[in-house]
Amino acid sequence: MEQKVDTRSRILDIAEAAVLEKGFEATSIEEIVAGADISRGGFFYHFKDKNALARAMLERYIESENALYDDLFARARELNDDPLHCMLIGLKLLAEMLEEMPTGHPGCVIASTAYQDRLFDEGVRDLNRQAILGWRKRFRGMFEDIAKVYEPREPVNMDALGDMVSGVVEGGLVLQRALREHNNASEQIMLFRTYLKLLFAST
Amino acid sequence: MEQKVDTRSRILDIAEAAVLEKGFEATSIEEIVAGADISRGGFFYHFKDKNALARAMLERYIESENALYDDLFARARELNDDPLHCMLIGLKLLAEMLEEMPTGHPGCVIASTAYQDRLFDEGVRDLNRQAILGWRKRFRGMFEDIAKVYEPREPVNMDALGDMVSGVVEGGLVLQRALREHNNASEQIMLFRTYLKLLFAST
DNA sequence: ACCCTGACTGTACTACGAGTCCAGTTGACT
DNA sequence: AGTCAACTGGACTCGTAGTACAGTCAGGGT
Repeated sequence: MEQKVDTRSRILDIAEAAVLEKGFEATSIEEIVAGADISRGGFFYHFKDKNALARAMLERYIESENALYDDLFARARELNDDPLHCMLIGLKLLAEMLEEMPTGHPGCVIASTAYQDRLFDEGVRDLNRQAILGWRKRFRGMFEDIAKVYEPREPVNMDALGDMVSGVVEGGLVLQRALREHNNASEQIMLFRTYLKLLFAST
Repeated sequence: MEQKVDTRSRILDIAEAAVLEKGFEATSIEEIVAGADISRGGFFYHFKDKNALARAMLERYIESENALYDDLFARARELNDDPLHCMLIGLKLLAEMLEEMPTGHPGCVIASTAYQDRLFDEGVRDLNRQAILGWRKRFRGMFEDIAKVYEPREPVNMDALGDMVSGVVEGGLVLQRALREHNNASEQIMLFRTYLKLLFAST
């Protein structure tokens, strides 16, 4: 069998899908091993316990999310050199991407872990923290570049504004999940985009 | 003993504190009964199962949250009749309230349940949905009143703008929880307030 | 050809929490 | 004295996490 190529990744794929659908605690090892077609022993060979699984999932998720942001804003940059317009285009692309996801979206693992954090060890919690701090830094940098060109019409805390990107996405996903609607997150992003247009308006 | 006054409320108090601290699934009935100083049998006398507990908790939480909003914006109204300024004052009060909560804040139960929703039955999920829809209606109404007086400088979807209040609060609480900082939610609200100032600016 | 190792399988076991059942107690009210 | 609500306490089933360990099996190095 050539599907053995990477059992570990297969476990992570299945676990991620299940966790995003119903939460970490509600996902049993039993169903993961059934889905991955391996034995319980096989699972514990790869992951010491459920915490190790959570850590691996988070690492993978954060990495892919960062790669996605890199790609998104790189594409935006190609379309327009101006930092403000680059940001506005990037957010539009992000909103479109969220909308195109038919199943709603892999509701952010970050929020999911944040609200069940007692289940996890310090390593997992710290990963979570570092990811958000990374996004803060990324977006704060972009906003500072914008502010060099366009004077903000109201004073804003740049760290908080950076956090607002993550916050709006997370919040939108919570709404989407709870309401069972499908485009709340993208609508929230577009609203935030309007905010930036007003805040850094040149006139 | 006169503490027997209401065992049911005592259970709810203890459960709510525990659930907000570490999540629903991570809170065992064992620790709830230990905290409330009753027997396991006593717990199941009041609540058919954990789902019934969740529903009761959500009902109580939503009711108190609505009362809080009522009170907050009523006070704001007393200070200023203008719908925009009333909203701005209300948000400031909300931000201050969130900041004053020493333990961080009862991180919104809504998000918590949204991300573990497979643990709950349809009744619980629907309660959650109705609560958010209620807030959407409340804030949309307020924004429509504002728009009657102040023409928005950019076109916005009023439902989405209404949702943004809930979204920004939820998102801020997620950040706060994950980062272990204490004022992200209030900062996010203040940033949203600046948004409204720009959006409905009279000049 | 031989051995070793990594990637498992399979089984058996402990521990714990949810939920069920039920028999019995206790205090208040009638 | 009898009734009822609000419990207590214990015994039981079931599902899941996690441990332990013995055995299988395919490939790669020697």
